[in-house]
Amino acid sequence: MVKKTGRPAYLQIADDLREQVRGGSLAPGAPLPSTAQLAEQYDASLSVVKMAVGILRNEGLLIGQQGKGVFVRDEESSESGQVTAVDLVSEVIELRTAVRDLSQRLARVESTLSERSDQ
Amino acid sequence: MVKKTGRPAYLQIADDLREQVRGGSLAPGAPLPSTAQLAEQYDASLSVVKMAVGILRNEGLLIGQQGKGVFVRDEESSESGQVTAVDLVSEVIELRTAVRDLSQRLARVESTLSERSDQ
DNA sequence: CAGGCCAACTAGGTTAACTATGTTGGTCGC
DNA sequence: GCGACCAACATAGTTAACCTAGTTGGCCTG
Repeated sequence: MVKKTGRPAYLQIADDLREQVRGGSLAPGAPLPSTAQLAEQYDASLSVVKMAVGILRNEGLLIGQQGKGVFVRDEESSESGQVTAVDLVSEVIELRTAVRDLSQRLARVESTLSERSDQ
Repeated sequence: MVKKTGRPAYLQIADDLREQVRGGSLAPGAPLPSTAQLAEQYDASLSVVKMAVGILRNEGLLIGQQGKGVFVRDEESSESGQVTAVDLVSEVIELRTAVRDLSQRLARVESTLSERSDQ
């Protein structure tokens, strides 16, 4: 693999994996080959594979579970590939709510902890 | 820099830079300090700074020009008419990371609580 | 002075090695 | 059989080193 186009290898691999996910070749929830296996498949070093996976992980397309493997994200919201502004706005609203909720829970639990610790 | 939260350094730096851009501390078109200078500022290695910049470059927030420097994306340089795509994406990413961070802290603290309760 | 050359910067890509941490499966002792 | 332990494998993060390539400015030569 890794054609001799100017495109860096880690982007080529990321593109290829993204294509496989979008094309259904890698089904949602399915595990990817291990980093070492991917490195051998693409005839690339471990580092570039890790970078490629890191990008897709950052994009939310893949989910890495330490000690187990890397899996295609299971949700169905990733189908279009093109994210619309409406999707983003709604996600922002959802996330803001989630942040507020988590902050409140955290504050409550942490205060409980400090009370116990103070005694 | 690089607080001792569980959050990896390259994400902390990426968050910080993203915040500076969104907050206007780094104006559009303005150059970032060089990789070496950033590494010194954050007391981090060159590698993590490069990773952080790479993420923001991938997000479209920063534009790297080989031999010159890294610049905050200029509104006019990607005139698609819609101002907000990158802004929304950055905010979504910020919020997502915030949610993840809060969830981890919450889980850790709650497990501590339950341990104490069990005994 | 003009032009070219070169050294010193810059970002970007690649690789290798090391650590940390989580999961899993097998083996060994009881 | 069961539990503890351990080795092998997994992702994840960090660091260091090396290479490419573009830019800039100064110096030196003609």
